[in-house]
Amino acid sequence: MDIALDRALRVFRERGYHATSIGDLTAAMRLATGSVYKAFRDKHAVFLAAFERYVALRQEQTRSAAARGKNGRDRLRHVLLSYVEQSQGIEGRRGCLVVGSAVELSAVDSVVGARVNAQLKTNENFIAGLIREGQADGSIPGHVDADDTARLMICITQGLRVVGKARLPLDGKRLVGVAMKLLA
Amino acid sequence: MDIALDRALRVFRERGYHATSIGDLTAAMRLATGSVYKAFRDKHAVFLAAFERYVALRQEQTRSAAARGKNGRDRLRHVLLSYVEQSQGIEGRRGCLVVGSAVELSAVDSVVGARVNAQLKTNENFIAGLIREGQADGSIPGHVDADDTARLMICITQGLRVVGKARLPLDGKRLVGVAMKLLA
DNA sequence: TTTATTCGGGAACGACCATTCCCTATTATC
DNA sequence: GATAATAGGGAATGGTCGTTCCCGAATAAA
Repeated sequence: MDIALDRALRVFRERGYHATSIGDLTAAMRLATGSVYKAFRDKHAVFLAAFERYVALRQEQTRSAAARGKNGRDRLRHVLLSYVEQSQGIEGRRGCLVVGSAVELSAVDSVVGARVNAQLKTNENFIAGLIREGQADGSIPGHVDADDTARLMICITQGLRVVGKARLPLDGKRLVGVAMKLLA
Repeated sequence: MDIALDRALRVFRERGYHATSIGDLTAAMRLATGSVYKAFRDKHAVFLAAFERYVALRQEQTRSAAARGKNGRDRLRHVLLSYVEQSQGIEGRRGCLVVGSAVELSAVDSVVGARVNAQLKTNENFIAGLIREGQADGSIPGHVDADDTARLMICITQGLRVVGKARLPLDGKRLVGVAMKLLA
């Protein structure tokens, strides 16, 4: 069941919501039409389930990237690095479902819109938390505004996924090196 | 003709490519089905024409924003401010066709993909040019890497459009204030 | 063994999609 | 004034979409 959802997730990430047909879904999930409709109310429900799963997986990746850092500043650096890596190559081309949903559905589908908003807020709070952590442990100067900086960093991460989807090469070290100036 | 294209542009920006039907297009353009197919080979051609128009209009806006600055650094600040404003409110919710195309089509449609890439590159070069201009006139320190900084700023601008589509409030002054640290 | 029950598969259906075709005004040409 | 050419409008078409319905096999209950 979770593995079927992973396969659906991949198709939604690659093609977006409207461009993936039930036929694409059944082919990817290796399930017949009837079986999909036994497990989910409709296409929208499959998408929502895939979205939840994606968010959970990504959250885990981000937390574990943060855990690799030795203080607030370093944790934030690892998080940004992880974002750049996720935005590159095959994974980058596959795209981010949050970004995709924001762009394709947010304005039209209020349910998806709410989930997207919630996820952006969660990420923003997580980053702001890391900044405050860095300020507490002395690795980030106290005059940095945690909220404003976190919001800008969210823009950076979302933008990375857009640029990565367009196949522009992204050099993690250099890009993150520049971005860390925001903590000066 | 250009006004019909503007109306098509609006629909494509709001709904994306796949979610706008020929019916939506004819309704928005106030043209019958046959007339649309007289003027354009197919839906894809309408989209491409709308894309070209959008890019041209946006380019003009960005250049005029830059012209409001008194030196390289100030011109860049005005460009960023203009991006934040475009990403807010009704215009923000309407979305950016370049971002939308990158996310929805870039991976699947090589023609659109090429145009998106070209546009991102153009924007990046423009920003890099402003940075070098600022370094020449003394408003930006010479040790700033123009290319890396420009690429990161492209991520910021693209990310702003994503976040704006999700209706998160964006404070131009504050956000740009933080972003200008990248020029330190 | 017989009978219920579940579950995956896939044909069938109505709606809507992009596209084509044709008709009718309107304009330009002679 | 007659005729050719053009442009807009909209009905018709073939295909595909999302969804429903029903069938057959496998399992559980009796």
